[in-house]
Amino acid sequence: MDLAQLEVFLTVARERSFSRAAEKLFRTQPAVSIAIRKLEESVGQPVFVRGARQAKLTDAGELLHDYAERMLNLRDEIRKGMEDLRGLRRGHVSLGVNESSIHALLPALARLRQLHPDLHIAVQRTYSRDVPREVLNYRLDLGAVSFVPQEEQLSAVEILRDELTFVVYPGHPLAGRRSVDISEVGGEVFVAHIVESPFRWRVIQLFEKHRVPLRMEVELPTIESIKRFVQMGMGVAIVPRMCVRWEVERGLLVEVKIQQLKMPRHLYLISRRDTRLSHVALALVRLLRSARASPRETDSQERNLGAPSAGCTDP
Amino acid sequence: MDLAQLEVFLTVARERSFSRAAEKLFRTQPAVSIAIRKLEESVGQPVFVRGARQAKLTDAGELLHDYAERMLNLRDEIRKGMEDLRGLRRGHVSLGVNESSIHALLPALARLRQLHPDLHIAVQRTYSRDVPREVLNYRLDLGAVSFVPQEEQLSAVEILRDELTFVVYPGHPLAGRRSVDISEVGGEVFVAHIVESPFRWRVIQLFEKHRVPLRMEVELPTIESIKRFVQMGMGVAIVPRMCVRWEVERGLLVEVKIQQLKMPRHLYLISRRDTRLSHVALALVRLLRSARASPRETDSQERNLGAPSAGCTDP
DNA sequence: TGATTAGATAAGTAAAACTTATAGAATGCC
DNA sequence: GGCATTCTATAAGTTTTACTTATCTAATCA
Repeated sequence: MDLAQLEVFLTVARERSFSRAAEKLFRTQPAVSIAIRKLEESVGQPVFVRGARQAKLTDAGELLHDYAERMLNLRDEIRKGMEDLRGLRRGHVSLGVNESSIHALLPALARLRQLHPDLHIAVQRTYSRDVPREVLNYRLDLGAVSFVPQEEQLSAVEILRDELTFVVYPGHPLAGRRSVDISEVGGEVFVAHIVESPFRWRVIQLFEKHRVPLRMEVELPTIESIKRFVQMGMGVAIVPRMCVRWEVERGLLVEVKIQQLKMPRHLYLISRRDTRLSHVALALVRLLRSARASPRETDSQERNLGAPSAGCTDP
Repeated sequence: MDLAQLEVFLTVARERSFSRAAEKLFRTQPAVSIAIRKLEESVGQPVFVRGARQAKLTDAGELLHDYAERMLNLRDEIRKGMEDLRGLRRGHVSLGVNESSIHALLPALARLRQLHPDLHIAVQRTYSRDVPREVLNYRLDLGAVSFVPQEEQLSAVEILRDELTFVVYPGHPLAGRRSVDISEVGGEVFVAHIVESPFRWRVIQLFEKHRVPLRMEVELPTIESIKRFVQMGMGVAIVPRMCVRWEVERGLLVEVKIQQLKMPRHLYLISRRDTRLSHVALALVRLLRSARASPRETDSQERNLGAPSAGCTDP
């Protein structure tokens, strides 16, 4: 039994004639006769009564008819489903990000949903260090992290250029300055992230290199709480710029350039090399990379998404 | 896309390897590779990611996987269904009979259900003259009538030998006699069936031939009512024997032989010549014909079925 | 009865599916 | 790091299958 035979079968059943079915199928009549004979051999009994005037279904034929229609409908559904996948009208992508990066990805995610409302997008909050493992384990299609993972089964593409920046509260003595020397912040109380991270380490090294004291007297668990603490005038902080952009634009925090602080902290999108990305994942990658190319648009959309303090919690 | 390809596809998906799938399928590895390639061509996109260690489904592959399983399940259901048809565990038959014949068929119908409880049996009460048309119109698979229809597209086989018989009420003067001459019933009031039928006509001719008056002063619409009227002592009647057997056995009516009355009224099973009978119909025909061969068994079963007066209403 | 129509059968051809043999890429082992 | 191993792809040849044309048989219809 195969689908071609079933198609011939249904045509004969509809036309009630082998010859007419042959015409409809653009075949010759013997081709139809043989196809039906094979089908009958495979089901073990005749499916048509070859009458002189017309062919009629036997009871086995009636049974087969129902099933044949269902099977061919399934085939059509497959075709439709594949079309949907290609046309991004169906599909799924899972993305792991840490909280400080969610914010930066929201515009692209929103755009993806705008363009293709039927897609299923699952964004999962994951600690940065766990993202590569989750992607390798096939639990995530994609991951966004601020480092290039060592695992060589993973590929990484840069999707966002960011850097660490120095922020103070609006009433701070340095708030009016556009740029300061690193030595000028030696007396400040730094509100730091309690989580171990390469960036924290590099900041410490930078201050040591310039022999400037770094008073990390407050350590908080989320970037959100660090920002609040700084806003309350309890200290200053060095944080990813994308995490404070909203506050800076509204004057809730003031960004001051430290001349010696040049610490890029880019965002990379990682995925398995061995697994072809799904259509949806590919579309998301394209959007993220194009968003990187046009940061202005990203900004404007980002503002439209409300809740500016979402994310920015852990590295 | 065809079912063989889907089978290969599912095996590869299960084994996560082309080579292992080839083993399971008793094919060579290139055969599997090519089958999958054809399948991918037909769905328009890859269904597997050929990893170095194992093959994994793409998103299109995941979609296809669901459908492939459903399609192959349908194929298995077809096979099962065909087996059921052959084994009479599934099927349907429709049978048209007039009310006076239902009774005679009940034993065979009961036996069919005993042997094959899953079959669907639809017995339809139909006027005798309409039965051939209904069978020709494919509204009935089989019909039971007391004549051989003229339509040459119909075939008829005898399933029951019966004859007309003369009955009186127990207190009737002739009730004690086993056999009488036709001239002796000339004075009786006959309760007749009001429906025109060949048998009624032949009875009238019989009496005319022997120059015996036939006083048909009461005409009733059903054999059931005729029997009651005779029981009430309001007259005598000539009816099919099978319609009064139950009453005669219990002494509610008395059968008296009229020496000149030899009027066989057999029951025939009719069906279309051009349509192969379904498995169920064939089984029923076999049962009915074998019941005819062993009337004793038919009798005993018939008694077990209760409701003796069911049927026996119109010719 | 002859013409017509429907399906089966036979023979030949084109296409497909499968085989063996071989090549190329990636992994794992020493 | 190189070599053996494993996995899939490709090529070439063979068998099998499906289709075509041509012919035959049975049944209907005028």
